[in-house]
Amino acid sequence: MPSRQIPSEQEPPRPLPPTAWAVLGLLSFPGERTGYELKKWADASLRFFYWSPAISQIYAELRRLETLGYATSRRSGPEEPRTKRRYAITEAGRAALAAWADSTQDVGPPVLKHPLVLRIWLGHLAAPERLRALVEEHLARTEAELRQVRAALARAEDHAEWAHPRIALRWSELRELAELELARAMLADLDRLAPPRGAIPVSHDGWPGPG
Amino acid sequence: MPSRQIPSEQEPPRPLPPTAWAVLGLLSFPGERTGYELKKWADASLRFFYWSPAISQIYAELRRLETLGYATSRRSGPEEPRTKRRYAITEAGRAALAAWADSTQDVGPPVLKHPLVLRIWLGHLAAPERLRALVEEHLARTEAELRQVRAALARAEDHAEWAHPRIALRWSELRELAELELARAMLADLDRLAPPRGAIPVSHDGWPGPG
DNA sequence: GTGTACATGTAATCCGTTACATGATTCC
DNA sequence: GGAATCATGTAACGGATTACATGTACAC
Repeated sequence: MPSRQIPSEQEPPRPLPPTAWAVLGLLSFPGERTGYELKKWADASLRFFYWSPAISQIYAELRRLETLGYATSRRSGPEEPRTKRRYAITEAGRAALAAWADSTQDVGPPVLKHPLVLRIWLGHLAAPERLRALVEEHLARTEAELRQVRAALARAEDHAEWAHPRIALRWSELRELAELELARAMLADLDRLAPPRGAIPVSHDGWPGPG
Repeated sequence: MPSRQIPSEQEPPRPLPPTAWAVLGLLSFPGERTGYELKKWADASLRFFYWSPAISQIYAELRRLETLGYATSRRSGPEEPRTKRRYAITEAGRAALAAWADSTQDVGPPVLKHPLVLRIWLGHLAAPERLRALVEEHLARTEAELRQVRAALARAEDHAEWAHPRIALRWSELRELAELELARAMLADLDRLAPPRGAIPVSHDGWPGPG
């Protein structure tokens, strides 16, 4: 039976995964960068609203982008103490990225994988105190993330080129704040279900509503 | 050179991926279910705080869980119009799931992949009107999701066994509401950057703050 | 009788991670 | 001199998706 791979025919170019565009996006801002720098940058900002690829994948994407002609690289010579490979976006790359950015490709619903809520969802299998502790941990981690977002926001220069990244970071800041509120509301729900030791259960009218 | 796979030695059992636990979790609630039903249920509730695996993967996970002795299946016979395979959790499965639920395994930070914010982040490459339209679409989609969460919440019976799933859904409801607020705030930020046609730009003192 | 939902699977393939390997530079 | 960071990769592998295949039941 003929498989889907027909070697004699030209394969239509498969669309690039969002990760490739994200990496190319990192390159679209002023300056040349190494894969290593890109990873640090992704860790410090991209990950708050998208996600930070593994370093090995960043290198792989950079190689792919170069193969496609969307990026060029040059090995730094003796002018720098360390030999490294710096990448820059090409005109073709900028055009392709702009076309993607202006398309509706890959603009799906946000994907959320929230391990904590998964645990709560299975809360009937765990000790109430354990659940509470997990939420507390999550609160602490979220507060730490909020500080990191604010640090990134403080670093973001107040120039026109960085206006959109700042909006994304601003969104992330509000998102972390919302995450804190959500966790606190969940904690209250858990307390209502199984009041913590020493607490006096109060009467209530079902769910607490925002009114 | 010897690879990491040494056939002569017993491999320590690799830990199951979160997806396996999620599927086992679906089985941990009262009732026997088919893979098909599990998929529908995941689409209707799990996906709002975790994610809904592809149907083919659900079947694969069910087979794995059965291999591990965490689930049993039986083919329905002539008593049902359609032959299907119904799965149920075993005692071993319940014990393993409870151990996982009570552990701190896989309780990492929430993973968020927000394609819309990625687009905004690259907003310098797109037309302002396009960005606005994307946010509007997102608002509409989020409102639809909110309705779905509320429908799931309405379906969730008011019994003790379902208390924790209800908390997770309640969290999801608040999350969708927060998502709406976040999108509206982002829209305002975009307007400030490039006022829509016909709008009169007003003076402002930087970012709008929650106070 | 035709389309939709029900129901279960296989195959191919890619995405992405972790582990491993290697070496230079900088800081203490 | 030793640790941490900088810097770039390769290899193996699992996770997950999409496309494909197949057939039943039911509603209109």
